[in-house]
Amino acid sequence: MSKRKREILQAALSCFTERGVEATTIEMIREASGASVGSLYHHFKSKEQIAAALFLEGLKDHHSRLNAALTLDTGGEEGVKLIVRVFVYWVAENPEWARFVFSSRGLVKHTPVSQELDTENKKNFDLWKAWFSKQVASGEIRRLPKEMYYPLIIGPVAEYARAWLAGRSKTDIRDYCKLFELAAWQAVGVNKAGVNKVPG
Amino acid sequence: MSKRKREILQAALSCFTERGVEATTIEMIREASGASVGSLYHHFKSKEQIAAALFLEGLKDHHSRLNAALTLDTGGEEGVKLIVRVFVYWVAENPEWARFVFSSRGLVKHTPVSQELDTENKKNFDLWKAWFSKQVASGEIRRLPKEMYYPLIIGPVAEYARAWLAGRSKTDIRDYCKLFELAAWQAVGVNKAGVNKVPG
DNA sequence: TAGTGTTCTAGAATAATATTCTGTTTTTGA
DNA sequence: TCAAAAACAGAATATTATTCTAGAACACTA
Repeated sequence: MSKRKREILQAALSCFTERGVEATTIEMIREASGASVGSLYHHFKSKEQIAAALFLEGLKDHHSRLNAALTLDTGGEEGVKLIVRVFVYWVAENPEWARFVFSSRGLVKHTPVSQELDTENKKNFDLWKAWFSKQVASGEIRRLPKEMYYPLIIGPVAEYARAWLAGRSKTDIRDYCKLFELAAWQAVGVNKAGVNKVPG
Repeated sequence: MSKRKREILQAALSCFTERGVEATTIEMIREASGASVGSLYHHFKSKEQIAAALFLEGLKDHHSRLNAALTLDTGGEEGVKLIVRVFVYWVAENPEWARFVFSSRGLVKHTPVSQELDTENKKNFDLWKAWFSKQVASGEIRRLPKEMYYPLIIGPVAEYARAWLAGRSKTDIRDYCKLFELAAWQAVGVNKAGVNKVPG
């Protein structure tokens, strides 16, 4: 990807974060990126498409990290906790991307990028399905509808992430990492005595 | 609220649901509502403010139902499960509102309505705090940081709701209601032997 | 019930913004 | 070194949001 194209994306991300997509104008992106209008439209078909491209790039980065965790071939418990940990640190270290990815899915819906998003999601979902099938087979994770694993594991931490990124919650998300790991494991893991004891 | 004003809000909600906020024009809302441009701007300061008003109205309805559940003065377990159930049915019965409320928080951020949103959130959060304090005191719910109860209880079901409302997950959210209730209770309830057994 | 102020409605006029167009410069690859 | 392609620039245009001016409906009071 050309340097200019990357500058435009970065500038757009800043603007979108600061003022929201609707309220940022092409002129603002132009100024922040140092590009010209012509250049902007050379690289992107529209403002909407800039947003879509940003979303997709952020999502792919996010997914690639989560998937890296899955391919580490740890056991079920460590795997689930690792997924949560990776999520937490991705959010903490990429707050702008995270904010955008969590709040802008809708922007892609009616865009040419939409199909690429579907592909990306499908690819990702297949990986998850495979991993969880394996863990269920080895008796480490409860058998649940496939589409439930993601909500059960990521739901709580994602909900907190939204609140934290928006400034509604103050405590650093990393401070609660262990709590979220435990909650995730309790939600999908096969239970043994004492597992649910609160730590500390 | 005047009839016309309500028509405008309803029309806007349809348009926003169908095409997204960014892509719907004032002209579309005007046509769908039967109002004139002047009338539109008489009732609302801008398109952004229509979206903000919609968001706030949806959120208030949502909150009022959740809060009604809290004031029923059930025990901890039934209370938590009721919260989840109320959430599930609100989503299923008001899909357009739900879609909008879950995906458009950002739109309000830079708007005059913002302060009213803060008030609404604070009021709500105070109710939650009080309820959970009581349950913790009576030994039914685990002592956790106050800001964790919402994510732990609502996180999974909210994550699934997003996927379902967007068409990414097919199974009716109500079919999983019991699972989400159980997960929520496991996440915050004080545990006893056998609690974690999978039902069925 | 006529009068008077207020809210609501309407659509034309204007302003802001997104997008396209035309031509120039820079880079790439043979 | 040349030709083609890609990138760039900014003016021109088109689309869309917002404001303005004036009239209609309404609500209240003398």
